[in-house]
Amino acid sequence: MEDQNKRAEPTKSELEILQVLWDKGPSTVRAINDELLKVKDVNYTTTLKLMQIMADKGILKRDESQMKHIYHVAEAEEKTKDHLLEKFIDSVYQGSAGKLVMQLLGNKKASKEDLASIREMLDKLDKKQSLT
Amino acid sequence: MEDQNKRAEPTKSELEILQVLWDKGPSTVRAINDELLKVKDVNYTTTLKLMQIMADKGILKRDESQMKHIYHVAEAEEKTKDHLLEKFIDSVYQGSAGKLVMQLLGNKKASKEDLASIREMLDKLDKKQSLT
DNA sequence: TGTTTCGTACGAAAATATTCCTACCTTTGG
DNA sequence: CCAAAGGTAGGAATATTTTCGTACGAAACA
Repeated sequence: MEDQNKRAEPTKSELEILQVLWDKGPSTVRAINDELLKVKDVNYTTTLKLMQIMADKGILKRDESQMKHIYHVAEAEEKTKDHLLEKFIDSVYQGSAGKLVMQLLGNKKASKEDLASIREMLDKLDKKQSLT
Repeated sequence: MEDQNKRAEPTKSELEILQVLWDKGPSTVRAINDELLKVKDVNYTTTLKLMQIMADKGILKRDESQMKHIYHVAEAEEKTKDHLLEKFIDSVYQGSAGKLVMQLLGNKKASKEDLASIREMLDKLDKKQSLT
């Protein structure tokens, strides 16, 4: 076990594993590796090692009561993504979330459906705001 | 000079240098390093090396006609950020820009001003849309 | 029961990214 | 002209991340 003080930043490969866990829920190393194999070429022990490291960092927890250990994420998906997003905004948009959205809307990354749901969300926020 | 085929992903430290160049425009290594020193402790030759690597990767260009080489970014700031944003969305939000914005609006990252300008932007986009 | 299959643990190799030492050249100022 | 200051180049030491070989125990099954 390691330093639990400062938040553990997942690396690129670790993030790939997180994605699978977010999608599939608690899983064995085998299950995760099978998923990864659909997209990339990766050795089983590589995935095992990574997940052990992640458990060590505190990013994952695991149930060792059975031989096939079951891993699950240590914190909520939203919370982790929120943190990643914040770091990204800091490093690319100098901390301005607005700048990011401007960039996004300025290009063709956002679909028509995206735009609609964003507007909906804005309305919802405004309504909540006006109640206070 | 190196492989110009695949786009060169800036690393974390490289991004810090890009930020300064975006902010200050074409600069010498000395100028960049002075800026970086305001935020972190870094040796001049470290910055020099990084910028040489970046030039090698094609991220930066430089004018060597003078002894003090002047470096500038090779592609537009928007374009680079757009690319970084796309990669980020792919790796964290499975390619869905909408999900990202939802997450952003769902938390307190976006200021009231941000919200206002986002709505403005949406309106502008809608207007453009209706013209077609 | 023996052997094959599947699992974890551990260490180390390989690939990247970061940092800085050293050498050597040019400019500047006394 | 000489020394000090400031530049670039290049290689090497570090740190970090990614990958996998090997060992060894447990389970499955012929």
